Amino acid sequence: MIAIMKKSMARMEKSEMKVSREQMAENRRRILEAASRLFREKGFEAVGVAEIMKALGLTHGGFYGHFSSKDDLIVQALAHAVGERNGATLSLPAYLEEYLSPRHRDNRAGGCPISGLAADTLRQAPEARAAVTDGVRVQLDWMSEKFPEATEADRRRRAIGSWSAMVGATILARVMVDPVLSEEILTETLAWINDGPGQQAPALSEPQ
Amino acid sequence: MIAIMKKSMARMEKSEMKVSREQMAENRRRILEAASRLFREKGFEAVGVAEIMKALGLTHGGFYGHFSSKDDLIVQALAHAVGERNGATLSLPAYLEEYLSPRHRDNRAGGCPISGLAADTLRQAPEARAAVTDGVRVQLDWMSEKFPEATEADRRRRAIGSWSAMVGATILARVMVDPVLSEEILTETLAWINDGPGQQAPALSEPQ
DNA sequence: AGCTAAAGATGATCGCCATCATGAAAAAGT
DNA sequence: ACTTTTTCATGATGGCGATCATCTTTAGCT
Repeated sequence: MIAIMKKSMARMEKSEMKVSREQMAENRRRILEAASRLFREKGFEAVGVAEIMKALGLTHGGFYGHFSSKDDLIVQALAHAVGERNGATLSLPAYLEEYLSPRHRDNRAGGCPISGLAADTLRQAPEARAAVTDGVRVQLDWMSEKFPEATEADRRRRAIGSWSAMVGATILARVMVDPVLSEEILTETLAWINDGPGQQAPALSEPQ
Repeated sequence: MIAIMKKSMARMEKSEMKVSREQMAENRRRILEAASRLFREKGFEAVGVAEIMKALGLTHGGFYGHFSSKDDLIVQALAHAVGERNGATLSLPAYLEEYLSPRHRDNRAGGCPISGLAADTLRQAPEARAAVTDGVRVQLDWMSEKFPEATEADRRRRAIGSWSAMVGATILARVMVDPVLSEEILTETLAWINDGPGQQAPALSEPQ
């Protein structure tokens, strides 16, 4: 077994790195990408396997060569989307502002998969919920590091309260039919997070 | 048996106004009630018309005598659930504590329809989103009255931030597979809303 | 008491969708 | 070059669910 692998590896080196294997991995990645976007946009139930494949110019038949079921795809797509950690490169203040912006509110397909899919994931398999759980854990750890409070407990509390508010505000702002109320929810939640519930939290300022 | 029924019918002729009409109105109400609970529990898509009717001991056929379509039912059920204003009788501190409790987290079918259905309502008809919008408006007005801040703007900001955090924390706590993290989200969000980071915010205390 | 209309039951219909069976074509391995 | 896999396409299959047509019963009226 190992010998065989070594042989094929050796052969790969000189020949031109198999086309179809890479194509297949690439296709799998593109399925995950398309599925992740479509799920965020329309929800798990409203998106069919055929629609996802069509988004890549493929047909529904090949799907089960990549995933054992739609539920399997849901788990993988969630893990993929959650694992991307899109905001980790920004400073915390910039991240908060971007997250609670109309731009992010209106960008369901490309936005945060947690605010976009957490509620839908409730009724999915435990593996799917586990993917979201991991994402939340990572998110909270990251945010906890960035807040300025002195003690770890205070930072974590602020991270949890702020993150809950970010997720809730995004969901609420998206569902509002009144654009004024929608924007108010975003801007006031941002201010509330930055200033603290009682206006005494250390304000966050953009690092120069 | 029949004779008895007829006699009692005859008696209510003038006053009681048709028994079956009342039955029908009562059945309609029960459909809304059952639908609202089932939707909160499983989501709009996962609940069929037949399942709702079966929950009342009826069959699917009679449904379209009450509602013109499932979408119509969704709108009516949302308006019905949102209109009930379940927490308005509690003090704000008691309401916050109840809302962010494991009890409420685990009571999807009977819990707050906004945290339970807001995300699902995103992809529903504008009338459905309007029902949720109204519910949020009423909720924010109610909470804004109850916070102790001096200015209306400060109270409203705190209401919006807190409500966003309540909705987000409930959704997140429900999806977590790790019960420790789930409870931590609830208790820390509650603490953050009440006390802020350094316990310097005007604390909410239960009125005696 | 008899007539009419409506509520609910029964039983299609129709479309959508996940999943599978099979086949063709091209790549990987010998 | 030949054989074996593997990837994707085509075309079922089967189930589920919304909606509708029809029938039965009974309330509501005269």
